[in-house]
Amino acid sequence: MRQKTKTIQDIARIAGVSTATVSRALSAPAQVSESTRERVMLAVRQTGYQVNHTARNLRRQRSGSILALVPNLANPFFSQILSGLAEVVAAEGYGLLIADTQTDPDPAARLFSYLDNRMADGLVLFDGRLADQRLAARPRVPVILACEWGDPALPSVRVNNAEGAALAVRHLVANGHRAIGLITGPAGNVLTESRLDGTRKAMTDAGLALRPDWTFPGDFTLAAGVDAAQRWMALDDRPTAVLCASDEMACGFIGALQHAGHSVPDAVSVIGFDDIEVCGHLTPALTTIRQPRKEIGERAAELLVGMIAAQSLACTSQMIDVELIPRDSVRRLA
Amino acid sequence: MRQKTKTIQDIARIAGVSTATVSRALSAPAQVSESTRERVMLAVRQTGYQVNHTARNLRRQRSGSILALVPNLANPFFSQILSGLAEVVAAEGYGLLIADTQTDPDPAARLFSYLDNRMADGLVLFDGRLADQRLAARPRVPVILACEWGDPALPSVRVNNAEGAALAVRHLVANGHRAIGLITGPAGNVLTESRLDGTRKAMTDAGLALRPDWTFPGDFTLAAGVDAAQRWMALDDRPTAVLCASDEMACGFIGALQHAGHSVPDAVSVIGFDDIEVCGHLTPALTTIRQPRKEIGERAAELLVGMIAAQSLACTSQMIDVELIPRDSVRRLA
DNA sequence: CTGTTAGCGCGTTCAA
DNA sequence: TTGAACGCGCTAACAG
Repeated sequence: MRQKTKTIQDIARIAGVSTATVSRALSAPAQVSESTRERVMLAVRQTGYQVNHTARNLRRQRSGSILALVPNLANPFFSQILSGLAEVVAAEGYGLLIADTQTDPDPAARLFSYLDNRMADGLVLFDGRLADQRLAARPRVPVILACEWGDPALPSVRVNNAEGAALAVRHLVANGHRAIGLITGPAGNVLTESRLDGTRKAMTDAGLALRPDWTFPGDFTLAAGVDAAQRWMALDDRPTAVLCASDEMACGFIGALQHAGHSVPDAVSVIGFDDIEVCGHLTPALTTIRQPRKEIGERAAELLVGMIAAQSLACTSQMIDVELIPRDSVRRLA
Repeated sequence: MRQKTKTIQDIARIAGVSTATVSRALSAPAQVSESTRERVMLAVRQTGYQVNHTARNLRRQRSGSILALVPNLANPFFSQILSGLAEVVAAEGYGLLIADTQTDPDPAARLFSYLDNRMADGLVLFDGRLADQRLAARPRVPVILACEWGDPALPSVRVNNAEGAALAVRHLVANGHRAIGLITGPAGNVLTESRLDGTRKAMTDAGLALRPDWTFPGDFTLAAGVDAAQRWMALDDRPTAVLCASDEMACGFIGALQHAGHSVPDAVSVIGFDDIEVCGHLTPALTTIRQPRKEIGERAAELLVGMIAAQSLACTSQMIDVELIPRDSVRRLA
């Protein structure tokens, strides 16, 4: 199976130069004269030589790859983020290692083992649970936190959730809605909190208040939306619009209402959050707040490679703006 | 930033043994006496020593990671597959490297560079375009092909698409449908072909034939489903059921019909393919053919680590069975 | 501009 | 059972 691969020494011999020169011709061409560089390159082409990254990395005391720790790889929410990450990381010459912190029996131990092993030159952390003081305290490689919770001292890429919720509220108000309900995320979740904050603030600005009986507890899942629909239908006095803290909940909410014979947006207007792919193809197409997921990955990658290049553990965090995508699930009230 | 990490020599000194003994204590404990092993382990614990994988891999002539080449990481279809892959691969002690062959300017070159560099001990290839004779001809690490096309000589994990399509047809027939239409995948695509084959065979078995005017060309996208809906509505003589070669197309198809005032499944029954996550939460919930995506990843990983362990480039290919998930988008005809 | 030399940290002979 | 010594393939320092 194994076929002996060419080494830098083979090239040196063929080109009639020293290994150091071959090395330089490949990694610092400017330091080598035109003619010898030609000879080296010729030998490289003839033999199909490729540098051995393991050896190079050992010598350079680096690993050549970046590690992304994802809480649940099966969640399609991450696919675009990882796509953005992969693109930038590859362009910068790094490999992208991915590990799932959820299927791992002891993710923290694994994380530290990765770091202590120097198996990665940098880390993108999508799981805030791991971003605690132990991580901050540990001598380590650059880390960028790409989620909404976790140690605020760590450099991070975050999405402006509060502003997103506020955008949604203002959109509803602009369409004549004043009776606005809410399906929240799970209690204690940072996303839930910031989206709730934004909602509250924007409603106050519009002279409105969140009514407890119009605030339906959720957990971002489709089932929670179905649940909220039951509660909505049980109300005597119903809100004319419901703001959902995730598109999944909006789907579940709308689906359950439709099954029960209520029309959206005639009976109630709905806004989601995230802009997952199907939004535009539901009936009605779902008005929502888009999180630029690919951009999250790109930014995280850019910041991280910047930190690695600068040999710094710090960089300024970035806030990524969201956007309202108006579709058909919000009705203009007379 | 960098803090000098402990090496095997530090441990050797602390434990009062040679580096060779430390090495053995860690990778072949049986070869070392109880008492010295204890001493070594104590030193390891005290210092928090972790082996340097780069050095180990250089010495062992391996990379310690497995590479997955995905045609489009942004496609959520892969998230569950990668999740299954990551889980198995991590459990076997490998790192998982992921690269996107679509955002790469020259994926084939990158692939070969990866292989020639021995940057991975094995390769899972989700992109059949790269699985041509050049790959087969090259001296290389074990490769497992996890898609429906590409060189059939390569070991592969494939999904029984033909059977899936046949299941769908038989389900429709069992529900009294005899006027069955089809939205196909892109021409020339292997998925398209095998699903078409399965459809044709099952229809023949039922004494039916595919009508050209009921065969709508598609490309797996939501837009193609919308398109097919226009064509369906333009027909005088319409099929009572339409089999879609992807769930996305089914979504687009149903959405467009609903927008135009047609009811599903009253006006037409619909079956999708893939069982993407939202299927169960659409209105109506979409009957579809499930591809066990997580299992695809797991199987591919298992076969690959088996090949690596056996130092073999070959293994028997596997076919993974699909399943019909009955929901509400198929109506029983009287 | 180029060659020589000395490791990076580890695993593995070969002896003892 | 243990240790000494070598080298995996490469790059960085230092001469020349």
